[in-house]
Amino acid sequence: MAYTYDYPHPAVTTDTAVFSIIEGRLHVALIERGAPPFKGCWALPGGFVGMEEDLAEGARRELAEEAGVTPDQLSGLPFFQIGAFGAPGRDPRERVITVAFLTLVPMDRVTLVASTDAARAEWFAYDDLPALAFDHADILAQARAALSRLVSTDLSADADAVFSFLPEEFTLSQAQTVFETITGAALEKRNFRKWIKAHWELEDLQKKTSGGRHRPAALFRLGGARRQAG
Amino acid sequence: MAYTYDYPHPAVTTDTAVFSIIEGRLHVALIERGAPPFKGCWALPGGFVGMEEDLAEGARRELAEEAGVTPDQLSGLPFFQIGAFGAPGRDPRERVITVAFLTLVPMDRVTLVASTDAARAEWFAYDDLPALAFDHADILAQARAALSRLVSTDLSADADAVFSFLPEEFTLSQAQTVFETITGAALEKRNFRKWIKAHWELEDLQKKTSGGRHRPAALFRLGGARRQAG
DNA sequence: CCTCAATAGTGTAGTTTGAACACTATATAG
DNA sequence: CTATATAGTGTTCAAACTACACTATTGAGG
Repeated sequence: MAYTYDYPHPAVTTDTAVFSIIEGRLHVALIERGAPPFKGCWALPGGFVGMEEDLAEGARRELAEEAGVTPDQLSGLPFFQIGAFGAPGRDPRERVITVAFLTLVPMDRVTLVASTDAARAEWFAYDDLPALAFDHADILAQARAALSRLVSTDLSADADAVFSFLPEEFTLSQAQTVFETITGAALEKRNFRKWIKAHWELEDLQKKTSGGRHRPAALFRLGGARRQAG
Repeated sequence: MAYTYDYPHPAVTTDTAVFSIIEGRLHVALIERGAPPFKGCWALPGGFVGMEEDLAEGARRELAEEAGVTPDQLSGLPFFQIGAFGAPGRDPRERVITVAFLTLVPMDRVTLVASTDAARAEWFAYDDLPALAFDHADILAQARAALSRLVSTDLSADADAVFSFLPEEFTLSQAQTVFETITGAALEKRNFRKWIKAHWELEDLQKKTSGGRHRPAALFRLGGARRQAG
């Protein structure tokens, strides 16, 4: 089957940077390409946009197809567009313009499963990445920057999104790890606790962790509304 | 001449929101469409991306072609990508994905000239816009939000860009107008002067305006490096 | 030349926000 | 019972932001 146009059309793909925090380090989901170009190389999960689907929809579909991250696992999680990348020559096959997305998944919930087109799917520590296919190193760097921007000194309207790294019920220490990992800076415990309680409404679940060889920690849940920026 | 592909390909366009500040009000450059669809409707200047040109390059070419804003006039001015817009059905002809850009031009320098495909090209006050073609109202709203974000309480790395609204030599009152127009909030004069001098290095040109029926104002130029965020 | 109108220019005090800093508490393992 | 590992808690100082009112200089017009 062939598709014919009066003018040349570029191909359009999506690619998604799926971030998580594993053992206190920022990780990204990558797939090993099972087909040329860049066969055997690691890449962001993504693929061609369907003609009837929205860009974000296509990105989610590809996540399921290539990395086994189902729409179910993504439901309720933030999904941001990073931007379009369209330098001529970024794909050796033909002109391909890709629209990149960013998502944040909880530290404890998502397992990757390779499938269509992907030989493997794995989590990589962000500061220990393999060589990436296409211009994905570029895209990933911009995704990382967008992640940082979410929690830069004045909080963006989307700052709540970073709580997606946490399980539904979390301790303040876990929350601190998330903010430290994203900003890359160590935070002072007492200041952090004051600050997070000033900016978010945290519901004290009146429960404690258990099992650790140490004092149990109080569990919280992100409450109704973010308090305010500033 | 026809172009044939194994898979259907969407068309890709660019659209640019060109902002300026005219008589203390934020304005946008729009063109009146001279051809269907949406003939006679106002729209952001833009058009199809060439197969060998980068996205931003294509956007600038279209600005020249449709609105008479030459690469020359744009040189040195910021040019930011807002994002890709690709809802199926946003263009009645075929699937069209557009990549939107944002630029800021000086209050005193750019005249619009309609040409290719555009019946007219004009500046419109942002808060007095006509109905727009396609999803351009949407795109424009996101461009406006990006403009605000440039100068939100903690300054983005790109905050210098707002000086592009000013002539090379400007008074502090003009600068205040720019920041007030972007944020939509009235600023207190003494505080603003302290603040801008704390965040930017302004070179005092040791010159004064003249001709006004009032005290002359000192002229400044944006100095070398931005001081720092915070 | 005097007055008016219009914009330029300047400093201080109060409040809020962010940064630095050290010790006590409680669970488990051995 | 002891050792170890993490949880939890307040105060003080510095910096940044807010509010606030008067004098200065020019051109126009009478």
